[in-house]
Amino acid sequence: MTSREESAETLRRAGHRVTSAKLLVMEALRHAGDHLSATSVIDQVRRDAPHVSESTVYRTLGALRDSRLISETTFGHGEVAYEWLEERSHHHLVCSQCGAVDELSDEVVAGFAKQLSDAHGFNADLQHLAVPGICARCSRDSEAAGE
Amino acid sequence: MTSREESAETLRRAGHRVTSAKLLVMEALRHAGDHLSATSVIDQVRRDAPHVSESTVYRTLGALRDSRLISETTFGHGEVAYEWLEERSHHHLVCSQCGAVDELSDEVVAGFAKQLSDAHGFNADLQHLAVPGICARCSRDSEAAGE
DNA sequence: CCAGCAAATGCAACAACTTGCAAGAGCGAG
DNA sequence: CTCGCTCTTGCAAGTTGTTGCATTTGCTGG
Repeated sequence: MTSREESAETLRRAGHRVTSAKLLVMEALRHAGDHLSATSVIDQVRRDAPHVSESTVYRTLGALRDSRLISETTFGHGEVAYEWLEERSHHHLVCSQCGAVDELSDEVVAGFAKQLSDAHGFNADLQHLAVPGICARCSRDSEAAGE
Repeated sequence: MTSREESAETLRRAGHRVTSAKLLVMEALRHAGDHLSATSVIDQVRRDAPHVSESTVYRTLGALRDSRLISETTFGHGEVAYEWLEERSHHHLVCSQCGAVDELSDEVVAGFAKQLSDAHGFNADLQHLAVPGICARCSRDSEAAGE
């Protein structure tokens, strides 16, 4: 089964119609294998299909996000980043100083979610969390600089 | 000392110049005592001073956020919400279903931050976290509905 | 009180989305 | 294979927020 056919199958299972626009967006994200901004996705899609409108890509990204096929994350104060969701959920530590993005295992986050559930009955949806802060290296550097 | 004078003093301490635009933004947020969207702040400010431009308000909100005088939070997928920061840091549980916003004590979050620090050396900045998920009531309701 | 520099502002253009509406296209029923 | 319902899409206009640049203005040192 080709990647395209897999995508089509996934779409159908999620209750979407199989359209070229959706397939192109999915392929772009799958092949990037990394975070892509909405703008990058638009560029990527248009390389293959210049006629696809921006609003379609935006709407598609929203729809895929709602279906949990891709994740939508806000790193700091810039644009929104989209990523193809593989099996495991994962999270990010984003350094506000140097911009470095580190991965964070699900375990710590799951423990946090459990506490929220126990204490507040709140069923947290921490599928893809971005935690802002200062990374180890920057902390060390600013200490060394006598801060 | 009037509220305005207090604000001016706070601004000076944070290294800002005291301008009417900044004071108006601060007063709007202080008196609201709640989350305000950027647009609401603009409206509020313009009620008193119609000449102040939008970009000034946006820039002021950004500057106050950087100085930790106000918090900037993204609830779900809408606009950004600003809030005057009183002493204690606090967090929110946002229900994706009914939109309810519940407060979350700092303790649980502080524990989470400590884990990040221990495990990754990452100095998380969880001054004002918004956790998406499903609140207790909606969980109950959807169970009752046979979901 | 005044001069001068840097911060702050207004304006206008730009970037990043969002939305209403009419036309087009999947896909299930027949 | 065809019809038709409904989901999708394109387009264009509207929000929301950002940025470059020229001008104004708070503040500090004479």
